[in-house]
Amino acid sequence: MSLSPPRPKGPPLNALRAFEAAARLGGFAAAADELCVTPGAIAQHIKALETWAGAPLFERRSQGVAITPLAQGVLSAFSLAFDQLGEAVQTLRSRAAPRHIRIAALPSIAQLWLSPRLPAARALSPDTTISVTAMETPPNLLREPFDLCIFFRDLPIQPEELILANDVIFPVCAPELARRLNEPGDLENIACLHDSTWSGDWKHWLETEATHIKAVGPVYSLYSLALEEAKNGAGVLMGHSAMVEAQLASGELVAPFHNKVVLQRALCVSMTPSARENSAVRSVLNSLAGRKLI
Amino acid sequence: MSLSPPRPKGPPLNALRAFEAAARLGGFAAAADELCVTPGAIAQHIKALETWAGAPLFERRSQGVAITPLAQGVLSAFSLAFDQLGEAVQTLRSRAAPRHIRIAALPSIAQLWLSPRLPAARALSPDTTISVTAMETPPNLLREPFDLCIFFRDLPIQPEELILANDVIFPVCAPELARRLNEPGDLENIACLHDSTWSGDWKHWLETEATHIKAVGPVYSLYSLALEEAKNGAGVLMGHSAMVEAQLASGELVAPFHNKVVLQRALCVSMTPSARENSAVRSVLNSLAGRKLI
DNA sequence: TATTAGGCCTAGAAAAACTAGGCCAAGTAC
DNA sequence: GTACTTGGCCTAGTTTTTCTAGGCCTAATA
Repeated sequence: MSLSPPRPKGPPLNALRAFEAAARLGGFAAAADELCVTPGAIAQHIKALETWAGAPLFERRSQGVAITPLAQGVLSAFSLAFDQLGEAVQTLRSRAAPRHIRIAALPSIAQLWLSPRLPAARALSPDTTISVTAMETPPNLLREPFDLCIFFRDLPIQPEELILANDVIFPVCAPELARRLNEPGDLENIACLHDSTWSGDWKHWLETEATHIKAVGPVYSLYSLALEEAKNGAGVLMGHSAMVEAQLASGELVAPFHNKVVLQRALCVSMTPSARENSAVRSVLNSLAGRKLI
Repeated sequence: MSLSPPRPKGPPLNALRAFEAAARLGGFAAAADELCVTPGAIAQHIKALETWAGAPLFERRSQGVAITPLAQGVLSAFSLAFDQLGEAVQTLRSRAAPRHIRIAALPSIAQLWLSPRLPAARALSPDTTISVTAMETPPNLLREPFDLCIFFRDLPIQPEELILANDVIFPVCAPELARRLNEPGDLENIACLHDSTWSGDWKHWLETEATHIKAVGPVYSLYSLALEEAKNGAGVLMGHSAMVEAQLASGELVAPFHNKVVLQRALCVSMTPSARENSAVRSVLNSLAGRKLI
């Protein structure tokens, strides 16, 4: 007969966000990763929400959690709501500070492709601030505060994405090392520098050659580090056209072979709907692309 | 050139909720009221959001705040997002605990109309828990955790509302007092009990009479209190059919005059979409209504 | 048989949110 | 004109929430 309990409260918003992430990604650890907190924090949010609702949302199994039908049934509604909320936040941010453009990019792209192009873009619109954040995986633009995100995408690309450049690979190395390389078979006893993100590059390129040799050599977690090593003559790097163009132009690196392989992948930019309507974003993007993209 | 700042964070969700409420209601005080916090808390949330966005959202004026065009422009997107979030929460709650039904009602309705009907509803489904929360203004069912809300509504009602009873008013009093009342003119020297919520009732009823007398008497902030006084013979109360029927049936109160006025208003129930698909809610509602309502 | 992956729990630390209470300006009532 | 009311601001301090750390457990994998 509980008459007039103070006034029942809704669940904490942060717990809802944690639930949505955990349910969508299928685990607390993944959700923790997305929200930049520890898994324990997610577990506590979920427990709070389960207590509030009075029913379990996940079945705890030893190697992870399994989502209950109840939680599965409401997940899409939550995802939709948070997407809309995120979009509203993005719109607010981009209208409040239209001259502050935030770009998310792969670390190697940020350093090797973006960085050389930024001075020109800044010179074009001096009152615009451009921030660059490096990250391994593309952010969800509906949820995270970026205007542009520049990553490699497998073809075919999504309709909202724009191609900046195709991904073309070919070996590159320091000029003095190149003198010792006349044909791919000469790679046999040379260090072939690998990047951990694109570990299949060498295999892929060699398959287009008549040779059966294998590329062996050190693995780097950062492409820019491998590139630095290549400049120092430490070995031959599999170059991505977008990221070695500056070094080829300056002569720090050369391409010892003619064979260039075009991958089914491209350097792409995607943006939020609110960024698309921001003229500062458009002019920066066109400057980066070197042509009228939008 | 800020390369790789840790990772820009989105704004706090609670600040967004405070902003949405303040923008929608046009003031910090009103938002504070809705969210059950002090205005200072709202002010702090708004300031945090303004700092995050880098632009003012409200123009502070001495007698309140004026919303900026920027904030006005994004308000509807936020309202929509929070409505959807609330709806998802409601769905979760009602599916997680389908046997726990929460009803919001006007205090007088809760005590005088609902309370007498609850035992029968409970007897019908013994495994169902029914909670009742009394409040002055109808809650937004998309945002607050109730399945049913029972309030008086002006006609014409909204399509999602159902009429439980028309609102019919007529004077009522204790039987011994009624012996001294033969015609409305006899009210001249009798205390006419007023309820602060429906202060116009007496005037309205008297206008339908040929008499020109005025009803004077004490004002009560709770209808049930006025009703108690009437039962004790303290005066004549303007009865609302839905709320005095039990007392009329038991003989504690009688209606001294024949004239009954049907107001352009009805006792209505509204429910969330998720409540509508809950069979426990439907059976309780039909039991309360005394007929098959849905 | 180790190791790892993924969760749980608890205690304590850190951060966020809220309240209280004093101040101020502009209407409004007397 | 003078006092009162309304609505917001600010600051300090408290309360609540949120997060982390670190230990424990289980099952799958090497």
